[in-house]
Amino acid sequence: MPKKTKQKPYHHGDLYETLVKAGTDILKDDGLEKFTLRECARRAGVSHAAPKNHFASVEDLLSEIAARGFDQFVAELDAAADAAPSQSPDDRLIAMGRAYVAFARANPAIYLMMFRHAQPFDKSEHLQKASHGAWVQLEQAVAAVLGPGRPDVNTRAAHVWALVHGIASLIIDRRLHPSIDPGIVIATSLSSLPAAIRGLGPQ
Amino acid sequence: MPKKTKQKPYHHGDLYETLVKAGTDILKDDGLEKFTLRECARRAGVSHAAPKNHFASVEDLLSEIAARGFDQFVAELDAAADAAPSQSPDDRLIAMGRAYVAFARANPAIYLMMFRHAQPFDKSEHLQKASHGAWVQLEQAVAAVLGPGRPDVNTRAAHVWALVHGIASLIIDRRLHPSIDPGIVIATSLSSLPAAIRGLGPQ
DNA sequence: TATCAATTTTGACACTGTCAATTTTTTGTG
DNA sequence: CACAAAAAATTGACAGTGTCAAAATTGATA
Repeated sequence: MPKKTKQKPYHHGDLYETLVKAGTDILKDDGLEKFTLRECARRAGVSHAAPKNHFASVEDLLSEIAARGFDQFVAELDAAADAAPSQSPDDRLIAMGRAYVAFARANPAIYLMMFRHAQPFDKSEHLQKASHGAWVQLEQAVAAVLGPGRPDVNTRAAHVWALVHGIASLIIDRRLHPSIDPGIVIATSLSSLPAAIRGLGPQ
Repeated sequence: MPKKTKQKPYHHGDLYETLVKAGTDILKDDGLEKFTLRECARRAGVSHAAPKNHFASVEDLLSEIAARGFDQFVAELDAAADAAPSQSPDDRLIAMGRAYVAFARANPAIYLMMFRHAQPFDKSEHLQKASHGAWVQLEQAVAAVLGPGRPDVNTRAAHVWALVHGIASLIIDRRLHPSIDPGIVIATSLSSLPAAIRGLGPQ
């Protein structure tokens, strides 16, 4: 019986994947401030310069982690929309908004990489495609809420994005006063969103 | 005639103020990634360890810069509200929202320090007071829009904050597709805001 | 003037990302 | 199988960072 389903082509085996996993673990467990290329190498059991063969720079590793974050993010939002009780466009959008903030709260450091880190997006094709997929997903949900014949889908989608991005950012950066319940802010802000982007009344 | 209105009590004179100014200049001219305690010292013309006497750590200097950012921020939002044409609560709030995003776009690195940087807020009293003042300013503007007898002012204020914070963040982090005009997103999103937080119709 | 405290400098330490040179291992081919 | 070529990993170095301790310098004060 083979020891591993994945063959070990070279010395370490899957150093690329191991580094991605190590970096993801650091971000999840200790946050961005503890993220270090040398620490990733340490956890992978290789020398400090070994990552150079797989990632030209620390930003490249972070880009790959962010790209995978987007893949998971899109899947979770899709699942949340499909799990919405009423399946109306409004409720699907609200469910996605809830899932958006939930993802950010569950993975704050990775969310930071995905949506706020200053990085050259042109470099990683994976990151470019994955983030574009998230935008398309949002635009479709917003288009469904607005109905046909609306030329301002992208502007309204940006509005929706800004609101959930703002809520998520304030929460994970601990900027809201402790007396404010994040859950209530999320619920009330999201409930007013479909009407707000339609430019009509609440119901 | 005295050479300086401000007396020079010790060797350098006003190293505290000089460091704050140097740090602010770096943030404005080159961004956070170029901000370094040693570079601040260099610009102030002192040795690399001299700042230690005035700021226990690099975070302390950043906190003071953020606090002064809040002071200017509050003043600009007040001025914008007072300069609004109609002076209705709705228009005052919208004017403040516009000024909020404008401040972030004009001072992205300082905005980052004020609203997103992970720092121990308990340390600097100046920062604590200044940021609290900004929150009070927002709550009052939102209370005026909601009218009397609304117990949910703080939740709605958080809603407003999240929207403008989200817009500002997406813009300064260059997350919006180039085809989207930030000005239109700002205008349309803000115009729907008063009605959205009232939970009533648009007008 | 002499002492003392505040301020600054100097030098060091551990840490980081990145690079060049070297060594080790795997692959491919004659 | 042998052996060259390529890939991967190690070693060692460099410049840079924040922070700290010890020493030196300067202003105030008595």
